[in-house]
Amino acid sequence: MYDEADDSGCGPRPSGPRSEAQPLRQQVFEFVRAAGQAPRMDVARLLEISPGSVTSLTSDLIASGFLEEVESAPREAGRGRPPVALQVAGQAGLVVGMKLADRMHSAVLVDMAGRMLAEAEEPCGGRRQSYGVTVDEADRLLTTLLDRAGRQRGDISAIGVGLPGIVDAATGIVAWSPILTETDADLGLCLRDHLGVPVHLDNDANVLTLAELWFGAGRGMSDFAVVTIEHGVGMGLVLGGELFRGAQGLGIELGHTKVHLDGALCRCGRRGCLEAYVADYALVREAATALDREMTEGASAILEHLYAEAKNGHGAAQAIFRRAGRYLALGLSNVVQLFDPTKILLSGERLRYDYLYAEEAMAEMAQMSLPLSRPPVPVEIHAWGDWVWARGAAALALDAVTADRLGR
Amino acid sequence: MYDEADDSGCGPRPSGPRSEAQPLRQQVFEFVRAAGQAPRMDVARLLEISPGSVTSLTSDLIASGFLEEVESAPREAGRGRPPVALQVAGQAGLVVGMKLADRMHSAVLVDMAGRMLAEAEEPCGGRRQSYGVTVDEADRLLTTLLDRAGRQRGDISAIGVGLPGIVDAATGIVAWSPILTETDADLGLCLRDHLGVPVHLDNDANVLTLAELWFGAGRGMSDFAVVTIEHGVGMGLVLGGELFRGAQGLGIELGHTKVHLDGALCRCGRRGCLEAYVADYALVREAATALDREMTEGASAILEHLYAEAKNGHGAAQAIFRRAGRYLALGLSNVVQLFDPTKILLSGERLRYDYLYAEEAMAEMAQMSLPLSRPPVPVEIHAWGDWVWARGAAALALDAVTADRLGR
DNA sequence: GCAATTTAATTCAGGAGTCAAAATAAAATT
DNA sequence: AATTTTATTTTGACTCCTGAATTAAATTGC
Repeated sequence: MYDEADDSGCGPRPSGPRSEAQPLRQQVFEFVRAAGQAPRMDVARLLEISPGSVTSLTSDLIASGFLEEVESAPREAGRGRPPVALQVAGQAGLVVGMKLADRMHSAVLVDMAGRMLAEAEEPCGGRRQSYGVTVDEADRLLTTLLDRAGRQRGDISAIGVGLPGIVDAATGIVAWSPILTETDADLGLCLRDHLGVPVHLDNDANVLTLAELWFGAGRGMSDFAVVTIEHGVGMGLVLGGELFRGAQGLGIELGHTKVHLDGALCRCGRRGCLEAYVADYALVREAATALDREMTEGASAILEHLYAEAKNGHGAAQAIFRRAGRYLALGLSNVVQLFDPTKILLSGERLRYDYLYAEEAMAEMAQMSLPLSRPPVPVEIHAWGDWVWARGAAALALDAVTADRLGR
Repeated sequence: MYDEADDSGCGPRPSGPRSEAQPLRQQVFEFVRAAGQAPRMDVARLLEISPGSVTSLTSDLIASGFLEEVESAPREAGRGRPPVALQVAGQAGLVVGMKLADRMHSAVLVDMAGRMLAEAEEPCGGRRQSYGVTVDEADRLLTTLLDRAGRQRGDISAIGVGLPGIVDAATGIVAWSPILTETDADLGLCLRDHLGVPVHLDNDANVLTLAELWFGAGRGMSDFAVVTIEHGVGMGLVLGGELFRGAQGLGIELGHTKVHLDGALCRCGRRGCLEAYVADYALVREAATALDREMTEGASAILEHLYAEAKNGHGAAQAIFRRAGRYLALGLSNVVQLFDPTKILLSGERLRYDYLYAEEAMAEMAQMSLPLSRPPVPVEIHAWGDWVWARGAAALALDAVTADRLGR
């Protein structure tokens, strides 16, 4: 039985009835994938199409190997002919999701049903490097991953890749990235040529947003924003169940919206960016003053220190976090004023420094937004496990593969 | 002949081929309306549908009175059977567009082809008032308008209304408006009951944006932002040829995005809103200091003074405008970072104070945005005639009427 | 144990919408 | 007048989907 509360399956879960003009074939497939398992009658009911259509579409999908009937359905109760559930046939294809970052690349192998089959990591320089080097690292990573799962490159239908920077998902061109020395690198083409598999690139925040939409707290929601605080401040937005990539395809750079005229210096070289008040390096910058000593350690060690001191009641350390939290609140309230999402997810792998989203900061955010008759936009903190980003990248690839095979 | 450069017709002009899943009937109608006049073959070519379909669809549309063939086609040159152009049959219906504001309401009468048939104005209090009063004023305005055109209320298919404030276009509820004393007023329902005609409400910035999309500089563009500086700072956004109203339907409040933590006081009661640095009242507030004298005149007179002084080289007056311009640049750069539009239109009825969008301010805007390989987003200044807002409201009504009569 | 009931799934005869290609129409050229 | 060119209409077919009737497989009641 299809169950709203159930969290099996993956992919965006349709909230209303049938949406738009996609072939019904694809809609049925995506519905079943989203549900995890669903009998034909549920498909018909919730997609608001006739049972007859479902029969013909599913038999087609079963014949071409995309769906399969679930064997054991030891039914609990109820009269009538028992429904036989359908599910995505995992063996219909495999995709890889990859996250490229500054210290560690990671990747997951995923089947068509969204199940993770293997993971792998590959450490890297920690410094900007030429994209040729990055491509080689991605190549090694893929080899490790496939070896672990006992698969060949030929088994892979597509690879989704997420990386920080300004990425044009449509063309695969990386206009700028903090991990690459080049600008306007055609990383998509280069990866495809090197790996011998179709590659889909996107900004890491978008990939994280897809992870929320497909596997996380965003399932079943059609309009929400995802904000992530790691090295920088990233943002992704889902509108009408789909990732919004900006009118021209270059992402939503919340981190570089200005929150202060002639403000603090950002690593992008401009002044007053939100990032320059909220990101880790902004905190580290002030830590030297607050802790009143030489800073010889690495950035993350300094932050740990600062955080511990703040917890201990160190006034200056607390002040640093508190101001950052207020600026985060300001940034989030701007998101609310402009996009009016139903929810904001603060998401990421290691959202620690909870000073940033302390009660008071969130209250301030609500206070900064225009009052409406409805309750203020809920902000939810969602810290994930290790493989989020890579899984989101896999979702990117899954989406492309199903659209390619089932789409118009 | 259909001609891209021609600016007859109205309505969004499709840029690419056929877009989505709207009935072709409606698409053909909207194409012809957008083109002003177009022969069947052009419809087929540009919508990428078969000539046969165009014949059957247009004959249907002609039979039901939506389209008509153009009589005189004194052709220039060319062989073959001469094309016979189609156009929207103006008499297929009438709509009214209405702008409600604080000093003066205005309205236009428009036929289905988008041609203006009459205008009317109605002065009003200049102060916040109960929505019952506003409804009465709208009623008088409608009467005047119809009298002038010699029409009955029954001739009107729909009324589009634009007003400042936070308006839910889907429900017609006005959450808050600077011209109303009430909050959460169901103005849509009330107007409909009073006027006896279907009413479609929207925020005034959205209505202006529709005016640009249907009749102005936005025709043929599918992704652009409109920013308007009047009493406050408003914004509208077109994505994929359609007005974007925010995920939950409550507009894009650029004027109340925060550009300074604990900044200047805004009329909304919060601090640091963009409006509090750029809108007229923000300038008036500083004028007293700059001009060094008692301010007993009205706001617009003060501004005139200030502007004249600035033009004369008065340092403090110039400084006021210059700072406002820089904040405007900041706000626009945030719009670019978040939405990545192809163009920004600075639009409105009386965009004077050109200090605000001086060369240097626009250069600063470009400089504040992340550098991309493509040229910076162009900003275009577009000051309109008197009836813009009302025409935009008429477009809102036209859209609703055609969707209702031709849609699924 | 056997009908009656209930729910699931399939079959099949259309219907709406669209297209491709052939036919027709109306002009300019030869 | 025949030919060419371009615009429009006609026609038959095809795709996708629906809705009603039918078949399938279980439970319930007697």
